[in-house]
Order: sequence, then C-alpha cells, then structure tokens
Amino acid sequence: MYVSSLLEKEPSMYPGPARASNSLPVQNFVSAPAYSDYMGYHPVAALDSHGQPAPAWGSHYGPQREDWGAYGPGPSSAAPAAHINGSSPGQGSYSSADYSSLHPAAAAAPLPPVDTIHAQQISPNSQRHSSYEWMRKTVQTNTAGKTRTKEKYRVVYTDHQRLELEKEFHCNRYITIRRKSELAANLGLSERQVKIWFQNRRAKERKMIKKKISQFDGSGGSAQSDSGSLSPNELSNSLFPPPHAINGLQPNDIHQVIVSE
DNA sequence: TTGTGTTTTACGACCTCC
DNA sequence: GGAGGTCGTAAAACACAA
Repeated sequence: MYVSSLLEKEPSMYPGPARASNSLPVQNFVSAPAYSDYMGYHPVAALDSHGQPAPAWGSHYGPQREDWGAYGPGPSSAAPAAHINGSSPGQGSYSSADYSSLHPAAAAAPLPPVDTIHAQQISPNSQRHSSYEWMRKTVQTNTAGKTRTKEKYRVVYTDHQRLELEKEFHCNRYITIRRKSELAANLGLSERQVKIWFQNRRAKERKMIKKKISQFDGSGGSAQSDSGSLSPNELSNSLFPPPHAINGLQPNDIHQVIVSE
C-alpha cells in the first residue's frame, strides 16, 4: 500500500535495476578539499560546493558545533576522501565517523591529488560493483519475495553520493527543501532518499554521541562535567535540536530564512 | 570459507507543528 | 491533513577474526 503509493509518487526512487551510479554527472563533484575532518566541522566556505553561501550551523540551528570534538577527535587537516575511496583496499565503505581516530596518520597526511580521488571513485575494482551486479541479479530473479520494495530491498549509494551528502550534512544537519531538491537532482537520488539519508545520518550521530557518553561514564566519569546532569537523550537533543525546536521554526521557515539571505 | 558483528538504506509508527 | 522530525527495526552490504 504505502510502498506502492510511494513508487507511484516518486518513480525516481527506484529508477531501475542498474541505477546509473557510475554514470552520474561528475561535473558537480567537488573533491571536498575542505572536507577536512568528518567529526570536526570547519565552517569553511569551500565546503559549499553548490554556489550558495553555506549556511552555518550556528546561525540557524543554535550554537556552533564546537562540541563535536566531544565525541570525536578534534579538527585536523585530514582528507577523509582518501579513506573513502582508497585507503581501504577493495572496499568502498565510507566509515567516516571513526576516520580520525582510526587513521591518525592519515589525519595528518596531506590531501591526495584530486585526480587520485576521481580515479578511485570510479574505480572498477570497487566491491560496490559486485553489489550492483547483485542488484541486477535480484531484480531479475526476485519478483515477489520482498515486501518492502517491489524489486530490491536497498541500494548502495556510491562514494560520490555519500561524499556529497556528507558534505551537505557538514554544512547543515537539517537540509532545506531547496538544497534537498538540488542535491537529489545532482546525485540522481529522489528527494525522499535524501531526506531519509539525513534522518539516518542524524540518528547515526546521536548514536555515536550516546556511545561516547556511555564510554565516558564507564571510564570514571571524568567527563561528567562536560555533559552535566543531562541524560544521553537530553544531551543529544541539545546538540541536535529539531528545526521546530529552534525558535519555533519549521523546516520551511528555516528554508525561507536561508533563502532570503 | 564461514560465522559474526557492524554499517547502511529503507520503512512504519508515532509525534509536533502549521 | 501534510510535511518532516525521532525511534525502532528489517535486511542487505560490508568487515574481519577464526
């Protein structure tokens, strides 16, 4: 019912078995030279690859995210793109969250050449290609088994798509309607997919916060003063207030505020 | 190779706001 | 009522130890 209606409403969501992941236009792709550290948000103008002044988190969503360092190593000159595409041989999984902590050496490394990034992103050696082969196979053979979707359970986003989404996430934890449309168009995703990606991304962030807090609590509670008496949920909510909780603004309002600037 | 744990898409239920 | 939020969860994709 719901799925079918979605399919009807958003045909772009499931465009076909071989979603043109590798044929995505790359002209919009910026290799994110300033996408320096996943957990260390830098309000650098170069982050904004869409020609708009990047709306800083702090300006619309409360305090600037200086506290991100609480659940991750501080800002560095790292270039996670290297990790995203190459340093993990044979796999394209982008586990940016723990990048800095897991790759301290890489965190201090200079940016890889842009050409390297591009070459790796479109590398035919990536295991993701086997994923797409699986999807093709599934679509051909599995016609009625899945309940959540008619054809496939989920797709795997390309590194390019993930990187662009992560970049946007760095600029704003909550995407505006306009940016969602632009991003969806640029990445070949549906707006619903972009929206859900951001929801999942925020959930991931909250999960990481809780994990960090629980680690602090379990290790003597020396960081208790940082979180005060807030519970993980309370702290999480204070770090990521939903748009409507910020000055009573709704997402549309925030969008209008940003656009009007 | 295989078993297992983690991460990543996607959804439903429910909530808030207008 | 619609849009978008969180929360919980399913299941594929992935990582990795044994």
